[in-house]
Amino acid sequence: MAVNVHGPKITPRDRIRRKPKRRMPAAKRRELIIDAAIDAFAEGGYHETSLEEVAVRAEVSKALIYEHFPSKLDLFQELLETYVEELQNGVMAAVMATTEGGETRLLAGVEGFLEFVEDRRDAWRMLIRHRATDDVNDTFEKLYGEMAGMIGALMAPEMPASVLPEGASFEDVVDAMSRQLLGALTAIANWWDEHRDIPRDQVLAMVMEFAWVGMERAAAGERWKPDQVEGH
Amino acid sequence: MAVNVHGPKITPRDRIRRKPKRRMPAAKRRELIIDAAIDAFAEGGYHETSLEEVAVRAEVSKALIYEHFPSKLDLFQELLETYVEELQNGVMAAVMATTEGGETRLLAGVEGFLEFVEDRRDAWRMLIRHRATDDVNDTFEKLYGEMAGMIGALMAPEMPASVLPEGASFEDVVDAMSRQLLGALTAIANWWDEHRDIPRDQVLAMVMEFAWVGMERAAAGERWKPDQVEGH
DNA sequence: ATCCTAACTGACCGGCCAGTCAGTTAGGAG
DNA sequence: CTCCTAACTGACTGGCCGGTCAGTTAGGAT
Repeated sequence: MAVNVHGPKITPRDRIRRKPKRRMPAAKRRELIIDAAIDAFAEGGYHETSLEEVAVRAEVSKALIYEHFPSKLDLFQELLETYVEELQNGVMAAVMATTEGGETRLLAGVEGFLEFVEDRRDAWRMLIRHRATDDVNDTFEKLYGEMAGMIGALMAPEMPASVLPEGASFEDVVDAMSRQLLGALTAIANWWDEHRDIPRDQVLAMVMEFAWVGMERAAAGERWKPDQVEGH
Repeated sequence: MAVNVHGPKITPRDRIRRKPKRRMPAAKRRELIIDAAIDAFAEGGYHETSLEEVAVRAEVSKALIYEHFPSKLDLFQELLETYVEELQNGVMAAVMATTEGGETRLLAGVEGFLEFVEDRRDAWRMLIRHRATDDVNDTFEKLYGEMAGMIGALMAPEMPASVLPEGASFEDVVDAMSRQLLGALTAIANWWDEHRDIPRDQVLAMVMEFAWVGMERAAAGERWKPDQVEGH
């Protein structure tokens, strides 16, 4: 702002001394930009975060970003896809590591999910804070759909036909149930994000109490017993 | 566009005939603008919907909107607050109409919630599709907080201290549980919005099955019995 | 030493959109 | 009929931001 406006002159030498901007191989710079972008988007969301903002955080000119990414949307999508994949892989791995039947595997999946939320809080924020943003929305809808699908696939074999309310298809019921679980999961993850002091096991216990035990039995004083779980 | 550019002249008379724009008392016009705004925002969200878009839908010039509302944000907030209030009142009324104890009242609340979603689909979309929009976010956070508070207040007395996992406060548990319920509720409401053919009772049954019965018992084939509820 | 490429930048453009303003006109009061 | 106000509009502005471009320079290869 008030720099070099009739103040003591700044010679080219000074500028050079002032800007020891080190050049970097493209790959490294790319990483730095990505890191800055995750930060920025996690904090403000896609639309509310300008590329200039990302550029400043990366300590780089906006134009340079375009050397690495064709557009703002592409940059964002790349981040998204990276983390969506990571989340899915994490959950999948947790599920697959369990040799037991459906319910226990589902539980393992929930744990995997919570682990991601715990380890990648920035990514988690970037992922959920910005559902419903036109261009980007498709990616989210896809993520939600796939997650719900995974959950549903795990639930379906456990679900006896007797659960069927007349008039609804089996698929609908499975779908609705898995979305509810996903919704509850998302909600508690967001809540957890504001209560970081609470350990993961505790959160897991709350999920189990809510979703597994059910409110009716919970009200009756029954609890989920962590020791019924293997693998951890 | 291609009007009156060397084509057959349009006399002032024609313009008048073409635009039988009837003037209206301010209050009536205001209503129309509000209706148009709900439509527009429900479809596209706050940021993605321009005031011009709203103006077009209301068949009115953008400038006129400023005669009724000081800013775009104010217009949106007014809608929000109106519907937030309506939703809260609806749920509250349903809860209060039940003379019985906690669990049944909570159930009534869920029904009230679903009723709002069913009757005011536009409003519902406007409400949930646009969490996480900087300026507007506060209002949502408030809504969520208040809803969770209501649910929590209903749940708390039903919740035996024995449910407490060691290390977490009672408030935390109630809070986490109510947020999960709210999350599940939101999720199924969104799902329902894409499956309108399914009757409300059915959706209610699914919520009860998930949240009340719990997955463990559901997997064992137990079902929630609608007849255990009074008041419809 | 010099050159050549790839890293990097500042300055600019054009489109979009909230918000403004200088008016025009409908239609009721007198 | 004639005013006068409130309803209403088109045309404009200024700021923001994604995207571009014409360069500048670091630093490795020869």
